Amino acid sequence: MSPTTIKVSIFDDHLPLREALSLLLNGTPGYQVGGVYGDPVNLSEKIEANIPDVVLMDISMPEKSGIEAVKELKGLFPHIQVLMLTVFEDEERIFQALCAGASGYMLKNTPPAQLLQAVREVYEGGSPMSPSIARKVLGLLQKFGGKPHSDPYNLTPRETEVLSQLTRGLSTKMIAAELEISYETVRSHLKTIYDKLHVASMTEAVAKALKERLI
Amino acid sequence: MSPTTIKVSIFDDHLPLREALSLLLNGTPGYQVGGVYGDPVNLSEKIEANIPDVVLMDISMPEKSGIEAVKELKGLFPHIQVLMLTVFEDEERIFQALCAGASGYMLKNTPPAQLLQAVREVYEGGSPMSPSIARKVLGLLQKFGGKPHSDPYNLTPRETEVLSQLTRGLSTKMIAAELEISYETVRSHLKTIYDKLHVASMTEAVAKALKERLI
DNA sequence: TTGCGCCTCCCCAGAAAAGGGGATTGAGGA
DNA sequence: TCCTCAATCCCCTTTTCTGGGGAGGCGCAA
Repeated sequence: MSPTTIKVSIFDDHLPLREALSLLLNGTPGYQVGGVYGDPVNLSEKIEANIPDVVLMDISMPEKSGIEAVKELKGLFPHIQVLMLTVFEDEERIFQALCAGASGYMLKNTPPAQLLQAVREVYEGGSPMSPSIARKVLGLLQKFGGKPHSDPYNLTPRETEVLSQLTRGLSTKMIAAELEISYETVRSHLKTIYDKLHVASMTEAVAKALKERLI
Repeated sequence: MSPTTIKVSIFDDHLPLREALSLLLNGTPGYQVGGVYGDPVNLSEKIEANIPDVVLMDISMPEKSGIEAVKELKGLFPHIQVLMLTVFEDEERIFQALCAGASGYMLKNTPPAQLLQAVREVYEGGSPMSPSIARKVLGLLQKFGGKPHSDPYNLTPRETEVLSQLTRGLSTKMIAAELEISYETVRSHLKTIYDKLHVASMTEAVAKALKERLI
């Protein structure tokens, strides 16, 4: 296949880097530099003046952070793919940047060839990330999806089960039917659950259980 | 640098693929095949008999799913890196596999060279993913960290507010006090909330709201 | 003007949940 | 053996929710 030419705009406050990237992209078949900017002020005008396929975005820039810029950009031009290109590799910023709508995250020490590859990948719908970034993203994912908090309230197996039915939205009566025990037994379990969780109603128990991932 | 030789074990129920992978790995300098297995039964024994650096793990296998296997494996040998190698690309399985402890996720249609590269990357602490997988992982991350689901139920501002107090575990009376409106007004809002969410109780409303990130 | 949606408040009857008891099994440990 | 604890079930009273109504005010748009 003959690859389409990808038009890339650059936002970075570091002039030498901007120039190096421009040279690299313009010097490589299949890539073409659109706009090159030192900050994301008046972002919409800059983008509209020269609409790119892919934006390379730094995080630390004067006036406005790259993360804010991504949010704005994706709000206005959802089809433009954003590839973060920064030195930061702390979970917090990675998370924010990706949630803001970036589709890739590369570190600035990435070799040119891989950077070009990453630009193409993000253009083609992939999500290139530097290896260490990818590992951190997995870490974040595991943190969110991670296992239920291991019982900081000493719930018995049965109580846990009742609580879990509660979080499905079932009423006392329905839980009784579901677990094939009597209504009064469910009530009994509920009482001790309330004690242990320090709550006083189904609503509160469900809220606490879901917020603290007890189930 | 001269790359270390990486010892790779393979779990996949598809014989031709096992053989192809073995040939590929053993035929490439820097890679060496450890154990090759058709299923993860007696996993600990298999691993102990021949401890690998990296495990290639299929998901659909007889007897036991690859996801279960990863969980067990990472529990027993946390230092062994697992690279999923499967045909599945649904969010659910990707999520489960990665949460189970896999450090990479490649599709089976990946070209050999990239597969080798992925094995090395996972061995070196990266988290290689096929482009489409990476994009889905980002989607998952955004879903978790992302903003509240933008009102698929057409809740009015006031209703949203009531719902949000509900998810804090407050009772009708408490919400009335909190919002400084009458008890009956809160009830009124609750009724329309129930209608819109298709639920019939506070418990259910809280469960739905928290699970679908409506607040 | 006439609707319409949103927010506000009210009443009533029946259902469900909460709070307070108490009681019986069976398993497992002291 | 005795004791504890999880799990099961029961009763009674009070409080809270639910479901069915209705109704007035306000802002906005047709």
